[in-house]
Amino acid sequence: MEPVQTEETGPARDARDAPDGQVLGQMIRDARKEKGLTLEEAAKAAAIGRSTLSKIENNLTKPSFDIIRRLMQTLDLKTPQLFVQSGDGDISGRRDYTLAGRGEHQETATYDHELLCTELTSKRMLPYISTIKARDVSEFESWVRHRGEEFMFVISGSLTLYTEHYRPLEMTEGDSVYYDSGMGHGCVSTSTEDARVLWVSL
Amino acid sequence: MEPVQTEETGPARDARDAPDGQVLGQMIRDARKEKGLTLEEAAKAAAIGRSTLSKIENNLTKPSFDIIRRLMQTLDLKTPQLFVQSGDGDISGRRDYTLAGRGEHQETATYDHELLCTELTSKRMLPYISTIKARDVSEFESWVRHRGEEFMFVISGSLTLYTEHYRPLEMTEGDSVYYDSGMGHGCVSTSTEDARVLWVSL
DNA sequence: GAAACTTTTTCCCTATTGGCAACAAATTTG
DNA sequence: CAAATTTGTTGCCAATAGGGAAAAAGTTTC
Repeated sequence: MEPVQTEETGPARDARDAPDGQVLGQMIRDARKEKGLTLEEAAKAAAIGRSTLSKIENNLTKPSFDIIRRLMQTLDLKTPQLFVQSGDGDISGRRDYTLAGRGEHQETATYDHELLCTELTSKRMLPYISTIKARDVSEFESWVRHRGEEFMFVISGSLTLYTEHYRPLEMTEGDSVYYDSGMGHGCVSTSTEDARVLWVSL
Repeated sequence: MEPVQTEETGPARDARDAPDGQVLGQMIRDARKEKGLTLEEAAKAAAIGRSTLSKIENNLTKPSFDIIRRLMQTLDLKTPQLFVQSGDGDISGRRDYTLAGRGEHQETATYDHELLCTELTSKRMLPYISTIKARDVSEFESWVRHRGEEFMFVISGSLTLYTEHYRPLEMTEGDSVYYDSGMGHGCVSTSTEDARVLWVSL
């Protein structure tokens, strides 16, 4: 029996996927309201004109990147959602799960990766469980390096995390680390069993 | 003895923090080059004018948000770095770790959250380990809901994940799920011990 | 329910964007 | 090394963003 990976998408949601960020205004307004600010206050904080903000919220203008950036700071807007284009196969209203051990395996010389929740292709974070086969740094040809951020949680065993610019970090079950994955990095098991970690990269 | 949470930042990196996105042009140009595209190709792909792109890359214009968004898609630009204001404490070249059980606790009626890697304030993903105290859906006043995406991994115990639009999902140790956290959601332990899960939200 | 005040929207006007096309620079080809 | 082709930059101009101020809409107060 095949495991059901993804269930049907939820029904009739707001469905305001809206063409080309026509929702942007709404989002900004929501964010402002949530912070309990008036147009004037928010505008002043972001150092823009009252009217400008009004027009943006009502989608009467296509704001400059500069303005948006200022607003993001002021309103603590999370960057990503602003860029969600029209129904771009986004994950809105969706869910995908993977049962233990049923992920998509992908093996390298030093790692054995099990990709999780692979049905949801448009997700932004990439979660996977890895078994660290490497036992010595020398097994790595070079640093693993890819623009972005990465979070790692040790599920079992113990290991040493090597990262560029830093001294090696010893980790065991339950420990976690967050780092700029643009820095070179690599793991080596130090327990008798190969260590297993959960990685989420972005 | 206090655990060292964050080590010193790596040395002398590029250090082009640059005031108010004067680097934006450079970043875009880099991204384009990296994809091996000419101005023409990139511009066409993003449906903007050749010249416009040129001017943007040379910082001769303050592009509109709309234009930037199109470029981001075309060039696979990662959102965050564009918004990094001058030295805003971004994570480039940084690392932060938390030992098992040493996270920052934050308790609610139904959960007991332990925030991880809290020294790195500007990170984009939010990782935390939660103990699910709730034993029945009725304990939730309403759906938990926050714009974004969320990944959950069951560390121990078993639970039922309730999500809006879907039928409840039974999960045990090692299972994982990824969902749009804009959908209402909530967990309830079903094992004798309170279930423990790792959440990463964005 | 009118007056006083707050909050938001609408005009108006100048500064600037963004696209087209001509130009310059760089690269390839014969 | 000139011609041909491609890639990047600059003028030009219509379209429009963004700020100030006035008008309108929404609240509160008496």
